[in-house]
Amino acid sequence: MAAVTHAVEDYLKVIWKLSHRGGEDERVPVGDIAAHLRVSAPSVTGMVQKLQGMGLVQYERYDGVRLSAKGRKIALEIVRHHRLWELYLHTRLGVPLDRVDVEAERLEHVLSDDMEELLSRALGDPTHDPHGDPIPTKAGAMGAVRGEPLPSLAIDTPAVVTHVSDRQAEKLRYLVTLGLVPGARVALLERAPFGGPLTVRIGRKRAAIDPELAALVRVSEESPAKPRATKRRGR
Amino acid sequence: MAAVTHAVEDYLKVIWKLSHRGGEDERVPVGDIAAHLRVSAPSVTGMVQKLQGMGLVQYERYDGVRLSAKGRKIALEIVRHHRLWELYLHTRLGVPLDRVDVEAERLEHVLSDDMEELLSRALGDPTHDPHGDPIPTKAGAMGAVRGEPLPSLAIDTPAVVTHVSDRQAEKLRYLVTLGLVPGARVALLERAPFGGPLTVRIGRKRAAIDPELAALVRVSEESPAKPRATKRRGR
DNA sequence: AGTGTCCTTTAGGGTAGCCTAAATGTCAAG
DNA sequence: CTTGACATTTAGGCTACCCTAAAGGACACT
Repeated sequence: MAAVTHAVEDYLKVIWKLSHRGGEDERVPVGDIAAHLRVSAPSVTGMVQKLQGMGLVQYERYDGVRLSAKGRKIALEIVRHHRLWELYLHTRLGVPLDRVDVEAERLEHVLSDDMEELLSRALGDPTHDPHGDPIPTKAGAMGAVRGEPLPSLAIDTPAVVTHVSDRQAEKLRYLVTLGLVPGARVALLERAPFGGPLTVRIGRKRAAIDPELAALVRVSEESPAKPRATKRRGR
Repeated sequence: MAAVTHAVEDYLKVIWKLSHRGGEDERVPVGDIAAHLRVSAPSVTGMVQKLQGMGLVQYERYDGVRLSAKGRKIALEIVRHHRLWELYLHTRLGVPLDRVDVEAERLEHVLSDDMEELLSRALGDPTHDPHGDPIPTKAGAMGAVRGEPLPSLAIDTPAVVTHVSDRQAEKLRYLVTLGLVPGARVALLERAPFGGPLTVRIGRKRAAIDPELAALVRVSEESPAKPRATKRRGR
């Protein structure tokens, strides 16, 4: 049986991610995988056929890819590694929130089972990474993303940021400069009409934010989420 | 110009290590590299020719390999990465001394300059790894291994372990079970004649050790070395 | 049904790094 | 100075992944 190489891990992770967007379809087009891995479409076709042979995906020509149970298990392991590293880098080394992703991208492939155990324990067996994304358990169970989108928060209701999407590095970087990071205390002060900007209190400051951008931030009215997983440091 | 791949880094590191043994010769035979990397000799010949083309080594057919300045710089960077990770794993995650090496072996290739900086700072810009091996500076300078071999210590002189060789995992494992790790307080109580075993006090215990094995341990009579770099945790 | 557009796949190559088998160089001992 | 033991190199191949160019399928619109 062929080995699970770094490349295989990357493919499985991307397929997993892409099969979780919006709809419930689950079938991931070859072209999307290619775009996300910055690889040509033929390369993806080839690899996907190989993954099929390894029993990690189901694949039908011209009809996209779906993870098998075995494939999903590996994908979740990688996601777990990735998010554990992210949390570690952020809370223990002070790597800025908008840079943990690229660093973890390389570290995720290099974490033995023993080390994973120790890493997780050292972090207090956390449930969420520093962006607020849930960390799958060793068994493959995964919680949901917490909170509701910031734009749908009721006016003048104190809330805490629970999640900031890391999909677009540029936008994340900007949100970080605004202080919109998990754990931050916020309130929606005003909603301009016609989809205009939101006025938001962040800590003791105010800012005007485009609703589309604000939608990348999720908040919860509950009492402050355990700050353990989102504590900041250094700089 | 060809890229510095993981394989290239591994070759440079091994060549560096092998050019530092015993004598002052410096020229490393192809066969030794092959043995240490567990790779066939022809593979080494091929790679070494490639490294030559990249200006990282000097190489003459049938006459061994020597690092160029450029090659040495890269090798020392990898060694620095390796030893920083070792220290981190041991002191912060509680990875046992006899297992840090294999873990660091994979992590050393995955450390950006930014992260290296942060990692080093988080550790207090240490000068030695948990085995007592010196950590090269960013500029490529490297201190010496401290202390003298345990067997040559004067009888009944209190001393502190400064270094334990990690060359042979099996023996290291045994030394660790004896408590012979950097920072441990020891004294040589007795030297049996005809190269017989040494009787050594380690902390509050005693042990009889073959002199050959004891030679893997270095000690210093000075006041306890800064324990910072060798503190233990967990377990 | 025909046709154009937009995927996706097939065909054919390339590089990196490893291997085994066979050829060749080195060196010491006779 | 020949020969045998041993190290090293050359020759030829393999796998994993990637690429571009060209062929082929899907689908919507006429």
